[in-house]
Amino acid sequence: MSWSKPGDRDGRRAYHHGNLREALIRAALDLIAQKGPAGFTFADAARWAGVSSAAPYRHFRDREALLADVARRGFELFEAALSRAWDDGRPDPYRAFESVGRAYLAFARGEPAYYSAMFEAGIPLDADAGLRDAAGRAFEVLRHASETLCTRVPPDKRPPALMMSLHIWALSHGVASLFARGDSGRRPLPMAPEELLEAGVLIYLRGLGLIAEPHKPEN
Amino acid sequence: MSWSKPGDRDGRRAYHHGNLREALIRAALDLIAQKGPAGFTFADAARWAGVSSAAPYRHFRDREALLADVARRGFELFEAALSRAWDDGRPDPYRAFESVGRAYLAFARGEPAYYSAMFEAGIPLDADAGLRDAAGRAFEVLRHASETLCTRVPPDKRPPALMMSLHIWALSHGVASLFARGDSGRRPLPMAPEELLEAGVLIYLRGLGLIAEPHKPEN
DNA sequence: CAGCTCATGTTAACGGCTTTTACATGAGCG
DNA sequence: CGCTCATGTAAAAGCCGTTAACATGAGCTG
Repeated sequence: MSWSKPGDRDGRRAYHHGNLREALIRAALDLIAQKGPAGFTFADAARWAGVSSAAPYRHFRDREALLADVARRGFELFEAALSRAWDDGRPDPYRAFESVGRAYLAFARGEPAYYSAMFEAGIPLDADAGLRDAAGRAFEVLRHASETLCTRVPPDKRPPALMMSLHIWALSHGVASLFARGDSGRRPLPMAPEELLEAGVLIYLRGLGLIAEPHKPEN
Repeated sequence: MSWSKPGDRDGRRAYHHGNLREALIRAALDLIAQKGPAGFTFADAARWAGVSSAAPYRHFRDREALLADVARRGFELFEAALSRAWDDGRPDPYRAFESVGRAYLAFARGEPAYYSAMFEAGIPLDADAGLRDAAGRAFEVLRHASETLCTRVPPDKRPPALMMSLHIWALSHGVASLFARGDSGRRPLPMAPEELLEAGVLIYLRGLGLIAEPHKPEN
């Protein structure tokens, strides 16, 4: 990593940090990962970056603006992860769709700080246009995948793709929020969250008529 | 309402409030409803109740303990609402099950303050035994309903009831969290959250083989 | 290079919140 | 009546967010 360059010259930090914006975001991620989005503190982030507690205001309107920026970046990474998992529907739309579901959970678990900022920090989506757009693009991946899957069904029995994507989103989000987050408060489960979600999606797709038999994508 | 009795005698509040614990919980509900669980303040609650900012500590260990108590009461009301909706499986298990789903959303919308304290305040469930138990009892309603529904299927094709209840819970929670909460940040939907959830549950049940035809519970 | 300008830091201060400590009140009881 | 203890108050320490006034120095312009 090379996201900071404070005083590389002679060991003494310069008066100007040089990369404070990035450093603050890194700090926010670390702190959110440790103590949750509510426990994150502007002053702490400043300390972590080695600047005074007023310095962050040169880069963010206020504490919430920093959180919103973290959330925006989170949605961008989220979209990338979902896109990678979908992989244009390869090897086949069913498997690719399952892969998207797993990517959703993997993100919630692998990037808890981003996930918290995105869904648990209470940032209103319309606080920032960039944030809303990023969130929209991430959802669009899910929607596109649903649409592709839907076209595999004769048009007269074809379910509405938007509704389908909302269902999958809600199920994924519910599983992630309830069962795949922080170690505290988690309920003992008969199966891993990934399996739970995968089974749920399979059952749902079967209910839509997209899959004929249990355990066998018909592709 | 008659949940407070401060200075009923001569109009001047007595030195001892007489009902501070309840008053603080009422205040918390009002404030959470207004500004979210993060915006809720111990000091505000004290002001609202007309006592000094240190008085609440005679009734709650700290701010989080008050939130936890609100959450516990929320889960108790939640359980009652779900039980009422289930109504012992009347008029038939399918309709009763749908009713439970609607009750889930109705609670999220009708009691946003409780719902926030329960699911969005970041209170660890194991912070309090009473809280964990109350949450468990609420979930038990869902689990029992699932079990009843499952027994309508021949044992050899019967799905695991626990898994089913977890799926329904996750779907309900996902829909509620993403689409049926505060006016800000809500995404434009092609249908009401209630319809979205009901459709999702129907599709899911059909996928399980619990419902034969679209739009017709076979009862 | 001299000097100006402006982005980016710092210090100091205000008000609010949480929590603790020492003290005050008065309700209930023998 | 007088004791005791639950329940209140006042005051203070420490933290946070935010703002205002001031300081620094990087980079352009002449």
